[in-house]
Amino acid sequence: MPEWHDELNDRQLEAVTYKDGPLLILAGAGSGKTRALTYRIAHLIYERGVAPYQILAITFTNKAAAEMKERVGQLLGLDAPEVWVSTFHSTCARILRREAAHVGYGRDFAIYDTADQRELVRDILAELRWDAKKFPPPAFLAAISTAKNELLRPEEFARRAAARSGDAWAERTARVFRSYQRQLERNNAMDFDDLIANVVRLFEEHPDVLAAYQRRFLHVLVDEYQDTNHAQYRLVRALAAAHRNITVVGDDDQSIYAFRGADTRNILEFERDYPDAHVVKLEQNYRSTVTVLQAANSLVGHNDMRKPKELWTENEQGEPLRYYQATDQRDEAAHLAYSLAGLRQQGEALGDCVVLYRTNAQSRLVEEALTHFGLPYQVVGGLRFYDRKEIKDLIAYMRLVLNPADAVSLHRVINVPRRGVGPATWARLVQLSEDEALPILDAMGRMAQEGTGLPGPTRQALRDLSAVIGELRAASETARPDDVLEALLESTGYRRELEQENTMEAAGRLDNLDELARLAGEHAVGAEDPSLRGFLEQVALVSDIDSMDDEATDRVVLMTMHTAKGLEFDNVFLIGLDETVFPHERSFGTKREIEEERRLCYVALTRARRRLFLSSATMRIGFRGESEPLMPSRFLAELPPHLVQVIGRGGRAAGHLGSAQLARQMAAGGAIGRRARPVVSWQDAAAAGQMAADAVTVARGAGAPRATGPAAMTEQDLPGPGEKVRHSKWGEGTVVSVAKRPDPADSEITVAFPGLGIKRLVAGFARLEKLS
DNA sequence: GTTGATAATCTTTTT
DNA sequence: GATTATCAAC
Repeated sequence: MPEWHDELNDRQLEAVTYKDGPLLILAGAGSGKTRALTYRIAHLIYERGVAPYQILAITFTNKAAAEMKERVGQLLGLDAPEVWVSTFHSTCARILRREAAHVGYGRDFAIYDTADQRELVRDILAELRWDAKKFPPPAFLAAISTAKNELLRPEEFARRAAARSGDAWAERTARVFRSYQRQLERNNAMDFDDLIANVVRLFEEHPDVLAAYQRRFLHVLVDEYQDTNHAQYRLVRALAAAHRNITVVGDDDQSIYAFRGADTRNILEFERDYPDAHVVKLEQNYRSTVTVLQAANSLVGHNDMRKPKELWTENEQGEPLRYYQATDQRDEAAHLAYSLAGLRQQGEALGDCVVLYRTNAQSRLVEEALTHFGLPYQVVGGLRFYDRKEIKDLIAYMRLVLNPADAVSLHRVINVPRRGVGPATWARLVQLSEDEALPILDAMGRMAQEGTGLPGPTRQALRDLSAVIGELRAASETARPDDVLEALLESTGYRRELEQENTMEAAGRLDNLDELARLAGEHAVGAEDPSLRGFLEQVALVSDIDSMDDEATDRVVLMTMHTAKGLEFDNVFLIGLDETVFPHERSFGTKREIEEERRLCYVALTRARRRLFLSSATMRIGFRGESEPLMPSRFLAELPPHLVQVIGRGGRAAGHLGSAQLARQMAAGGAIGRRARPVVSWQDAAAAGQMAADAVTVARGAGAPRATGPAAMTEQDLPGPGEKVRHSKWGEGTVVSVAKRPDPADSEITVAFPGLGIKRLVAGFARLEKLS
């Protein structure tokens, strides 16, 4: 036995070394489930003589895939073991390209993301003259996605809808579904659901193809099995049907993707599907302190629809959870910043701290607070790099080079930069493409050639565009993605337009495009499929977490609780524990949804190795300046009260959550420790927060706290309107206005930098140098 | 027909 | 507080 068997406990060893056949690993949070899977792969190769390329491992994210592959390599002493480790979507995309002939799609099909899907549905609604407000595209897309997960085609869906006559909504959906699918096919494009569904169909309709993959993959392993949907379930079932060497790992308490079709029955009924399945439960937690684990167990125990299990640990008791009830969300963010500063004072690395929230929008105030108090951070998710306008534009151009039928992409860029192409010209183009059954790009070529009724400049611009893409297309099979990108940037005039704009915003976009070029170049030399095709596929299927760099840069990480799945940190800050925020008001409808929110909370709590900081606010300030009251989240009441220390506004411990007095105070909606008062500026927040940070630090005897805030200033240090100043990064500029604050360091100075634009700066941070 | 500017309208979670 | 619908001018 290789020495790494010593690193496993008995249960883990049982899972890792189990003989062939169906195996279910039910594992709690922090019990090392991905680790068990990784070691099992290594074991299969090392001990059982399975060839690496005969193993298929499916993970939840590309990042997890990369890590697992690397780890298997380390265990075996190999650089790049040929194990196929990949996500469902990447796996399916690869299979579909390989088997394109059987699927009825060109192998250069595009992969449409949510935005592309919405675009298609919007067009369909416009054509049907249905009001997009009364019938929002996302509602149709959700219904279509559900249907696709059940492997329903539009015709079958329509038949069922018609059978239930009177269901007007289903009939409408059926119409949209049919047009939507027809458009996708016309555009030679698939959405995320098609990637899976088309492989399932391929396997079910071509037994010979399936048999070839069954022979190829002697072992199939799936991580995060509780988050698979029905189509994925059928895919796995088909692949494993012949040899039944299937290993799945999951935890029903961590199922948080039901909203996109994940079905926990897949894991709960595994033993029904495979009566000879061997089941291994991993219940020892290696990650968290006793306190963290007790809190999480107590919370998730309030769910009815679950398999009871109780995690335990040999780790130390640890510190109590800390809960701060802020007056409003600004106060909450400020307190968070000061707690972080306090932790840093104690010698904790910011890189070991994470801030988790329910919705991406909540990151904004946190970012403002962290910036204001000078704490470095990294946001994961939200606006993905690939979601930025300029990036999407260039991706659209690149997609067109590969796939001339991609109408969504052409529509996006046909008038960027301006070519004098508006809605009327576009409508004619679509008409021509449909009448002549031409790919949209060819239709454009013909229209520019014949040019009937087009304004001269428009016609010339379209002709140029057509030539540019045509040339690149001719070379697309062998060209490097970074070269294609560079050629497009130049010859479409995209770069020139941005350069001429000469604003800071345009400069930022150019930077982003440079970054895209860097990524494309990296892909060209390092990737398995270095082609343009491979690059675009990668771009469509990476998630934001995949690109999170875990280099030892010392900064706080901000992300949603969903994104945090599978990760762990020493210190976890959970903000926004308010009813309607978390649990989110949109989940109030059914018990099922509330239980999913509770599982999400469970996932969030169990990310923590050592400390948990919770906070909520008593009111929220809407954007019209109106304040609405908030109630503390029900999840707070579901934690063992004696484990939760309540921190007052002055930073002192006010007692435990269970004390009757605190409970009354909270029920009355009052912030604890001091009378509730809205915090309108970071100045106010700083005053309250500083006290909190002092108290935390003093309580731990860690010496005097040092504010990470702005440099001290007097009113005389402030420049006046019209004065010239120098900024370390942006150079010389002229002061437009100064908004004074009680502390001059907090004042906001608006400065115009010639050629760069107008920038608002906080006096204490910007360290502006007066020139006059 | 196209462009630029103003007005209205929301805000879950994601491969 | 950012994206999208609508409208008036070019």
